[in-house]
Amino acid sequence: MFDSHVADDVERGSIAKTITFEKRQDPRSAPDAFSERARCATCLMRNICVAASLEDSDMVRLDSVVQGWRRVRLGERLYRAGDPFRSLYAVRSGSFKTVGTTARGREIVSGFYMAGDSLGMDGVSQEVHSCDAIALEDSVVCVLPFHLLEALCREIKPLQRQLLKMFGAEIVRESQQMMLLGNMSAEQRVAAFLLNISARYRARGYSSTAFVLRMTREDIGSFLGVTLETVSRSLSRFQQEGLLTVQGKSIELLNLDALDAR
Amino acid sequence: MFDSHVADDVERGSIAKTITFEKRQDPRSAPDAFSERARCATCLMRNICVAASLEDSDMVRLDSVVQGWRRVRLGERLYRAGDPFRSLYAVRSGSFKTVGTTARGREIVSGFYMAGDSLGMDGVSQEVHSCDAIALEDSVVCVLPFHLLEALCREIKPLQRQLLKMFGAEIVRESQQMMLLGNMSAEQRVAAFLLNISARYRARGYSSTAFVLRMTREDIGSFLGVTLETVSRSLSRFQQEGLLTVQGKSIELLNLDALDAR
DNA sequence: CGATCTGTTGACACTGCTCAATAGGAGTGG
DNA sequence: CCACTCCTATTGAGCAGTGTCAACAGATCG
Repeated sequence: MFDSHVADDVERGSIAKTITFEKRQDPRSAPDAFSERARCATCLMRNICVAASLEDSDMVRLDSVVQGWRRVRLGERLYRAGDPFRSLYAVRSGSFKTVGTTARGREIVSGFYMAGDSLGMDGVSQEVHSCDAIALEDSVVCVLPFHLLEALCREIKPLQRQLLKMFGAEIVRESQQMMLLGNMSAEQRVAAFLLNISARYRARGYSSTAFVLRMTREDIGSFLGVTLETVSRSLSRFQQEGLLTVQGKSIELLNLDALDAR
Repeated sequence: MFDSHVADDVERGSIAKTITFEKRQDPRSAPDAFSERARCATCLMRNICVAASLEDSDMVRLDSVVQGWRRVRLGERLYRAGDPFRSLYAVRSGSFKTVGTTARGREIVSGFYMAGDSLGMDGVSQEVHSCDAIALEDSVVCVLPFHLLEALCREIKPLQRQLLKMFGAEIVRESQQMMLLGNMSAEQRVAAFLLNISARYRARGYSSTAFVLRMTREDIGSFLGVTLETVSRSLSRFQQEGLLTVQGKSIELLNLDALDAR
């Protein structure tokens, strides 16, 4: 939106000239040269990330695949639809939305991703990304060049299994979202969305009842297949009924069971 | 529905006792003992299946992973939600629908699969299938035990790539379906559905303008997130406008561009 | 401090769902 | 082979949940 087409991956740092050039072009979004190397073993998200279920020795080998981190600031894109696919990304901190574009040019939010989630799988089949990934706050991702990850998967069986499980989990997640979009009322969708976010925060050790929504009502509406007004109204109604309190982007869930019963 | 819980995979044929037992229980759905072995090299679907882009020598090795075929008759289930995940399946002939169940017990069609498509990826992440796969006509699938496929992927790089691409394609397919469900009118959904089927027939060398829909209006409606009446009405309206002719399950598309313009 | 973006709330219209009646087709059994 | 039944598809009428349009209030940011 406000940044032109910029450096897309840390791994291109191997070509020093390119990096320097792109840093001059737009310093804000050029890859930061983090002095530290990735260390999965000490990462808070290691249990839900690519590294999950790896032994220590294998985790060190995965470190060598993670070529570095990339900082993406609020509103910036990690990648765009049409960009050549080179890497998967693991969200270290912050959060993202993915935005697809319909044949008629309408933009639609297809997913939300928080720390520990993986991004970029949309690019594997066509070797080109099929959506934009936009940071919802200042964020940092690990960059995993796909050809290196593939190579390591041929050597480390648990890593191969974990990678396929990640893909499989994305498939299941999306088919559940399809069931939501196809069959639930607007209110049910909003309730299900809140419970989904809640569960994901819990899995990460954060409060599952009080959190801040990083995305706008319009993003939520787009994701849920309803208008932003309907999202707003649903939240207001839930508040009136004492199921939660809303204050802008801050949510506190007061009655998870009642939300679930919607 | 009408068959009890039965033998789920041909590979279990290695345990002769089990097979015999289950054949007695329900002969209709027990795995048939095909005398021929799978031969990807001569399969009509080899270009769009798991075998795509493999060299001849590698295809022979894939044959050894394909432990056999399984016949699934109209209405029978290839697998059920909750079944342990052991194999992926490649549709050799016929077609399937996958049906998920919501928390409230409502059944929803999450996909349609025809010859050359792969089934079962929903089971990878949890090692348990998350939906039912039901034959829409008498069908035959190749059974690919997942652990063997994984092992071969560690040896054959193009096969590894192809497997990941298949997973990636499923992810892209589903996110496109999400965009359809979230943002198109009922009529647009039906039009998009017909064009999707049309394109898939074309890719397989069949007529892209005249075909038979194997599924019911209710299946289509469930998949598209509308009622069966709405599907029926949309088809009637398209017919009135000369975009196609319908006669029960037989469809002839007369104006693809106009359908697309919906 | 104004400008812009985001969120809330109201009024109204319309798409698509529900309920219902009818007809066509496929399969089954006599 | 026909009659019967059940399943599937079509079509109509009325209603309700959501989208659309609009006005306004807060929040954020330079």
